[in-house]
Amino acid sequence: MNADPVTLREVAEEAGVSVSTASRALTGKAEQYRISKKTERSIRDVAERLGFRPSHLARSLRNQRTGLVGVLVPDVSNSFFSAIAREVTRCAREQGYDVLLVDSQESTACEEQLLGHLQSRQIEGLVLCPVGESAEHLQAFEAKGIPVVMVDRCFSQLNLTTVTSDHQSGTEALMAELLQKGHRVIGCLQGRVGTLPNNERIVGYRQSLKAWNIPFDRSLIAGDQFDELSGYRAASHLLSTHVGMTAMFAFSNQILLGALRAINERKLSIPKDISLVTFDDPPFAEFLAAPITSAKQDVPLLGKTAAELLLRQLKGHESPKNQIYRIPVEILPRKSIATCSFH
Amino acid sequence: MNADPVTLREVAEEAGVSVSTASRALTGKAEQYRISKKTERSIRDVAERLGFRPSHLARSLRNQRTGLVGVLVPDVSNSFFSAIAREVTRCAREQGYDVLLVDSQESTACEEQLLGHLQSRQIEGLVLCPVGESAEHLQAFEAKGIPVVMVDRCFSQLNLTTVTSDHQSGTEALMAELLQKGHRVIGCLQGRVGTLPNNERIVGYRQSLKAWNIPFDRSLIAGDQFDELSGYRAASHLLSTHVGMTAMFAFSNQILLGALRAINERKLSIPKDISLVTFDDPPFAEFLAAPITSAKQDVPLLGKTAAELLLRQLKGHESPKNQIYRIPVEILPRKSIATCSFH
DNA sequence: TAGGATTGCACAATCGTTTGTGCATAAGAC
DNA sequence: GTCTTATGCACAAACGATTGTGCAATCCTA
Repeated sequence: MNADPVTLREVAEEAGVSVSTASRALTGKAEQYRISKKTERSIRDVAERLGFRPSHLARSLRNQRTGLVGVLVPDVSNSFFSAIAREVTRCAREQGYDVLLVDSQESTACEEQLLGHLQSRQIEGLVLCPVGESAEHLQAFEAKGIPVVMVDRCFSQLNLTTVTSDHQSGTEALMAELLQKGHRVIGCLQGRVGTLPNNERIVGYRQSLKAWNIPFDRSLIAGDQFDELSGYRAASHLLSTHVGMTAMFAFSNQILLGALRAINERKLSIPKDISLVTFDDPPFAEFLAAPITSAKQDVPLLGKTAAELLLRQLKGHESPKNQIYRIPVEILPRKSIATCSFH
Repeated sequence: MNADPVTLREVAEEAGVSVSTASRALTGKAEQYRISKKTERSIRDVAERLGFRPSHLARSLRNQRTGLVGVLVPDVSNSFFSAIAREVTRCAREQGYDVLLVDSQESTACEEQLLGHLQSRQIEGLVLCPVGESAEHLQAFEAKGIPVVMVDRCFSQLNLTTVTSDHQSGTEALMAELLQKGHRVIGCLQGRVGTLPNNERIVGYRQSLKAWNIPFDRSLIAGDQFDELSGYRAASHLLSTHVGMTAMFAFSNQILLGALRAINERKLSIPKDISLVTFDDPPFAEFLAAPITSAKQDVPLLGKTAAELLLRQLKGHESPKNQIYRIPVEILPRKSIATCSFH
């Protein structure tokens, strides 16, 4: 029943050889150390028969290689991050790495603590989706010399490889859809303030307005988190304070849900009463009462790119630091934008 | 830059004591081993100053306790499983465990391989959402004496603690909604055949029909996976072959998406042309063109229960084996069922 | 058949911790 | 002042693997 794991020593004893010989036979170093074919065979047989599984622990300790990479995200249950985690996990496994997945629960304090944990588990590399508030603890982590690739909410001032979507042009393209249909008063349901994606989207928003000679109205921006509650509050707020507003722009799929809730509550209809577009393309977007026009991030590609960059670094390829990889965003026009005739 | 991690020995040397003393001072065993307050203080100070982090590896090797639990799911990017993973991770961390999350990609072969991996990483316990096809490899794993809690697609024949929703009564309750509104020809978009949730839902489906004296028509059941593609195909198939069908029952949120796609393609409207209900309550359910009546599984509770059961076993509380915990399902009536007057 | 090269393996150190035990020195008892 | 007890710490053996080196036995060569 509670069979203690078989150790190399037991295999060696059973095969009548020393531990070192057994080790070399089983790790494919028979040739190099001139273990006879016969001995090797016999050792392999015994190992098989006893169900020997080398202890990753001992091996890691000795080799100073854990074969672990960390993936740290603000919320695993958010499909955006879980999709990233999935891709990274897949790529990492292909190269023989296992993944330690942790969740900072959108808390910088928690993030900091977890970084410590990952470090003491001796992860060899990290794919990090930071909470995005502050970067000092990341700076410290980076200094340890563990390869890190940041995804999504990155910090340009950090000397790290980062992968993120092309937020600004995505936003501008989406804004163009609205502006071309005559919308002039567009509410912005933003996410966590100060994060790079949010910053760049705000820049895109303002640029778009500028290009159309529309004055920027700061009070049209609301919200402070990428989650549903923030979206709900922001949308509710804008809907009550800005009667002239004809469209809203949600900065994430969670925010979108909140906005939908707020709109629903007021018995407004999309796009007749209010137009709505969103960054992130949720799988249900096209089945909504009004299929939502959206800017789709290529999330799997974000994950895959990050994983590949990390794995290259792990293989020793000195990848250029401080480089930021931009993944293009695709606009999916649907039916959530009304043609707006005033002005 | 590439600062090698500080070891206990360096701390000890710097503090002018032996490694053993340093170890005891830092692990709170000063009292027990009569280390003077002064020495302890000084060791702690040095450790702090050097930024000492004990190697989890070495510690695990020595203590035969890795502090790792595994979480194995068929697809992390599916919100159902990621929500479970999140809960388990949260609970585990609270008790000082880290989580190794792996994804079997809905493949039994992959699942088997991963179980081996987890084992060689010496996980202390496992929350397992099996693919659900076969159980032999799980049997073997169980025999190692590592506590395992199964979630969702469990096997009743295994001698393991398991947690799953109350599929049958959930189904019956949802069927009642349809039957009461006069539906008699109800298509069933099932998931992976042979899995416990699928089996039990089919049983619920048949029981409901029986209770209303409606003959069971096997050809009204279609589909073979819990994913969107299967849902799409199944729905398309049923819609073309059963013109008299007035309602469909999707067995998962992914299947629902597929069904919606099929219905959309045919320009049918819900519930006028076809009624639709679903197991699992996706967050967008109420914002769909026709808000979907659904049976909501309490996914966080599934995860939490599993985690707690596992953690109890890890603490040595002999929890009753072969016990199955049922989490009740909540019916959320919305607007996707038409009142059906024929028959 | 002696000498050197080659073959085939064992010994022992090592990775960074934890922990049982032993050995000084200091303190207390008489 | 001796004997005992308590105090404060160091030594060394684990945990389970990997790997540099050493040492027999066999082989080849002349």
